[in-house]
Order: sequence, then C-alpha cells, then structure tokens
Amino acid sequence: MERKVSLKDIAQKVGVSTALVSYVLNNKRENRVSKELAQRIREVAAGMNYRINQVARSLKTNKTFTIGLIVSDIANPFFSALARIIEDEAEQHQYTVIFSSSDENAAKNGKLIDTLLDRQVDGLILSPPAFCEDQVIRLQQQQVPFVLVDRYFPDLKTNYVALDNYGAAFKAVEHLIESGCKRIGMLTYDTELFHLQERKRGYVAALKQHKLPATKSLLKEVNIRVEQPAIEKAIHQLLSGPEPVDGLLFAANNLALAGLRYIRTLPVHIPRDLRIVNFDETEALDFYPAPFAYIQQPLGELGRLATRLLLESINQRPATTQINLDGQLVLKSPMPF
Amino acid sequence: MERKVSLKDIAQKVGVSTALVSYVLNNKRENRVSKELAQRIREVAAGMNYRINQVARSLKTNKTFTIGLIVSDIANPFFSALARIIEDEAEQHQYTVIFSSSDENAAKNGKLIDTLLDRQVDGLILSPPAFCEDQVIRLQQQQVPFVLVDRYFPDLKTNYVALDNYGAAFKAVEHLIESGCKRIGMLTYDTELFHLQERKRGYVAALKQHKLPATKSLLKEVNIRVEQPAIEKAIHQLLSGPEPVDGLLFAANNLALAGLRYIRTLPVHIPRDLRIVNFDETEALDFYPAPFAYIQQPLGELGRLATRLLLESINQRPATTQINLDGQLVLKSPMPF
DNA sequence: CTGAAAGCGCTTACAG
DNA sequence: CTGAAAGCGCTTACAG
Repeated sequence: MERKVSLKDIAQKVGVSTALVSYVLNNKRENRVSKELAQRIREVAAGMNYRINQVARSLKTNKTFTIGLIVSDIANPFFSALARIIEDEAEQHQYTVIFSSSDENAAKNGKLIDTLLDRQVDGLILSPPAFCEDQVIRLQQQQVPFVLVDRYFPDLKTNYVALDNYGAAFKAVEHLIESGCKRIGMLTYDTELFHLQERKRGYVAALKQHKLPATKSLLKEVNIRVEQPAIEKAIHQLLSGPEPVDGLLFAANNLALAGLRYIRTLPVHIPRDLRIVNFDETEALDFYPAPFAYIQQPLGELGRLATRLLLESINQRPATTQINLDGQLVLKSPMPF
Repeated sequence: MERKVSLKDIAQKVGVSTALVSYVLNNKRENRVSKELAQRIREVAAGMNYRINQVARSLKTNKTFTIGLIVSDIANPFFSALARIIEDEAEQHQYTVIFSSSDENAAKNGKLIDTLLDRQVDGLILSPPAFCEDQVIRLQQQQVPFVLVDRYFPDLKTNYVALDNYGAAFKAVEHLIESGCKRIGMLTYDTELFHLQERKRGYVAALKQHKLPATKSLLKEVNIRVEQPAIEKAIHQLLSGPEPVDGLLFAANNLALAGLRYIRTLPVHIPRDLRIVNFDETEALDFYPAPFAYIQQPLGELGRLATRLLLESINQRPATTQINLDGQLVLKSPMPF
C-alpha cells in the first residue's frame, strides 16, 4: 500500500503542530483554536484524504474499539444469526467484531482467547465449550470485560445472557403432556455443556411433577460429534419394544434434524403415534411433512443484550449481570397443499 | 484490565535491553545471544505470563495480520459458510478476520471499507453490492490488497474468485431441455449485480442455442428487497395463460425458497407439469416434497482460493488472478417415506 | 558481534 | 491559553 497521510503531513502543510491537528480533528478543546484555523485544518485533512491510523491511536489510548466473538461455529445458522445481531449493535457504537469458531474444543477456545487478547480487543463475547471454566476464571482475574452468551457456567459469577433452558424444556414437556403423551422420551448429547444439562433437568422435572415415568431408558444421550447411525439407533430404541414413546423432545437443532430425517422413513405417524418438540427454529424443517413444536429462542434480545452488557462492562465495569430469557413454544403445521 | 507485562518488564527483571528480549522472543538473530541467556529470557517471559501487544507490533511493522471480510449478510448461510472457510484458512497463516455486512448497500459498503482500512487490515475480501466500482477502483489506486468473491465487475481488472455463472445457468437450462421442457422460464432479481446478469445471459443463450423461445414474458425480474407477493405474482404469470412454462430456473436461493413455498400450494405437479432448477444448496429445501435440481457452488474452493489469493497479494503483490469455478448440477429427490 | 537509540502515528498531561 | 514534548510497546537499522 502506498504511504498514508499522517497528522504530521497535515501539520506541516498548515504550519501547526501535530497536536493541534489532533485536537481539531477529534473535536476536542475546540476553544484553543480559532474557527478559521480549525476550518483550514479540516479542509487540508479532507483534501489530502486523511484517514486516522486506528492502530496508532489504540496504542496510545489503550482502546481498540474491537470486540472478540468466539462461537462454536460461525457457519451454524444459530450463531451466524447471533453474530449479525452483535455486529449491528456493535456498529452503532463504532465497534468492529473479530470472530472465531472454537469447534466445541476447549483447547482451541483457549488459544483463540489469547489471540484476541494479544490483539487488544476491548472485550469478549463467548459461547464457550464445556470445560472452559479455568479460561473464564483467568479472564476474571485479568479483569478482561466479557459476556457469556447461550452457554454459561452455573458455579461462576460472570455476566451472561442465555435462555432459561430448564424452564423451556419444562414447558416443552408440559406441552407434550397436555397433548396426551404418556411416555415421553428425550434425545440429547452426552455432554457437560450446562445448557444441555438444564434442558435435561427441565425434562425430568416436568415428568416427575406430572407423575409420568422418567426412566433411564427414556433418555438417550449421543456423542456430540454427531453421527447419524448413533442417532438412528437411539431413536429406534425409543420407538421399539413393548412400550414405545409417544412423545419426544430433541435437545438440540442438529439432533432434531437427524432424528426427524430418520423418523420420516419409519412407519410412524406424527402426531398420531408420536409427538415432537425441538429446540430452536431451523429452516431445514420448513417443509417437514408433519406437525411439530419447537422452542424459539429470543435471538435478537440475546445478541443485543450481550453486546450492550459487554459495552457497559468495558466502559463502567458494573456489577455482574446474569440474564435468563424465556423461550417461546411455537407450534408448526406442515405447509398446506 | 490490569496493566499488562511488557518487554520492558522482562528486560528489567533479566537485566538486558528490551531489544534483546524482542530478538529472543521472536527467534530472530539467535546467534547474538548465548543459549543460556535466551533460555533465561524465555523463562522469565513465561513466568510473568508475557503476551505480546500486537497493536504495538503492528504500529511498528505496519502489519496487523488481520483481514477484513465484507459480505452482504453474515446471517445468510451461503456467506456464513464462506466466512467459516475463510476463517480456517486465515487462521492457518496466523490471520484473524473482522467481518461486516453491507446489506447490498453501496454506501454502507464504502463506509465499512473505510472503517476496516482505518484499522489497518492487511487486505480485504469483498462480496460487493452493485454500484461499487468506484470503491473498488479506489482500492486499486491505494494499492490495497483485495480479492472479490462471489461477485465481481467485468470491466475492472481485479482479483476475483467466483462461479462461472454463465456456464452454470447454461448447464441448468440444458438439464431442463434434456428432461423434455419446451417452455422454460426464469425468475431473477431486477439488479445490476453482475453474477445475476451472467445467469440471465446463460439462460438466454441456452434457450437460443436449442431454438427454444426466449421471450420477455418468460423472464421475470423482481425487486431484490424480496417480497413474497411479488414473487407469487411473477410465478403465477409464468404458470397461467395459454402457454404455461414447464421448466423454471430460480436465479437465487431466496427466490427458490419463496417460489417453491408458493408452488407447493398450487395444483401443479412437479415434475410432471413443471421442472425446477435452483441456484445454491439450501437446507430449507431438505424436506421439499418434490424433486428438483440445483447448481452447487464449490464453496470450499471459493473461500480457500480467495483467502490464499489475498495472502499472496499481501505478501508478493503478484499479477491479477481471476478465477471462475464450475458449478455442479445436483439432482435432488424427495426424502423416502 | 551487540547495545542503545530511533521511530511507527497517534494523544494528552504539562510546562511555559 | 497554547505549544512542544513525552510516551504508548514494540522492532530493527545502525553506530560502536
């Protein structure tokens, strides 16, 4: 790139100090310079196409107006939608966003945090994988402003914005019960991820409160490195035997997708034989030929609140804020024909 | 945040100059210092949890190891998938990615470019909206390394990686012709976006080559601020009248989605009455209850080549490279039952 | 060979 | 009130 115009170049041309140019262009201490001189400086700056070097400013001010965003995978529609909301909210405050994908890998997540901090981001928005407590604790010790989003660690007193996953799962199961289901199964990932633990807890609690069976055989957990065969096997087990389930809660998007794809091939009628509730909206089921319900997350609020909370932490370092938003149960009928 | 450890702190503790610490930690000119001293410096640095301040380094080296990515909307699955590929490729070379969404708005795109350049990104990957030629020309004049992806401007000699949209549309139409279609319509956006112009050109060329009608009434163009009613009206026109179309090419993802949703409600049988080809894969049609074909873009190649090309431009400033990749025609049958 | 100094492009506390 | 100087945390050309 060709050499850029600096404050010094403007100062020389106008015949003043770089300091004065800086004051004028930043609209600071306007009173120290005559309107005419200020005007002249601005004109020369514009004429030379001056653009500030944010890197130099950042070094001096110790502020980059950049936030780091780490999600598990930016290609996942849930996270890319979230990223977009964060981008827009950040932009309104002159912040830009660096993003990274952790792939649910704690070690990678740690490296990404370091990389972002090396780049002096002003704060972080994280949707952390399991087993990252130590990283989060270190951030706290270093007093790095950050907000967890979607996931959080119940034992750590950190800012977070997430769904009330317990309540949402509870609500989902109650919907199945009200629809007449008597044996309700759940398919989830075998993981420590707190939000999925909460969904499990909500599922079990709802069953118990309504005096329905909550046995081990109704709850299937598959490895998070999704494999279609494992999911199919789990569903097969739930649907076969003398007492097949008549209601099924999928704890996550990808599980629902894989599961419903499989169920579509079985001689099982939805909703007569089986009723379904998923977590999260997904375009992929837009044309699913049977009715189901899903828990819709307030994505806009999630992203906006997380961003605002982060900016507040950066600027004022307020008390810890923990927000659990309500999910909404949405009923979806197949497209008309 | 607490004050960070700097090279100076390490230098003082070890009793050497900051210069030497810098040399050692960067593994440069190793010969100028004894193995023992180097070892000691490294130990002290590690002991103090030293992390480099990239902002300071960037100011000095004039390199940020950051690339700016501007797409029309990061929440669009096509672009978030692309972003993920770019992220991974960039990461392998120690680059991070700042992303922004232009919303197909040329003015916004211009502002985003300025913001990214102010932040001294080493280069840009852009999927530009229409009417951005002037911005692109300015980048060339300023000798900013950049690569256009997905879209480009035929009259500008810039790096780009894109689909051969003309060829892909041609292929799509030939597929319909081979399947027996005699009256083939197209639904596209009313836009100057070059890639869509190319698709239109391919559509028309294929029809002419096969001596099929290519009349104005077969080609429908709707405003890019997608509105379902306008799309429905256009499709209705194509399918009604004395000579309804028996083949239909959707020029973009969103059009196909809206269009197929509508067609699903009509007494039109696919493929008996109407055959369909779309552009781009989309999960949303996973369960569409009728067969169709689509043009699959080599997304991985697109992203990887764009990133590599950009890194080459940054490091060596080679000749302009223009790449048009082939799309693949994929046939999709409805899920089994 | 090696150390100390200059300088990247800004901001702002401080001396006059 | 205003100008010139110091300094953010690095890298590296250069003097010795």
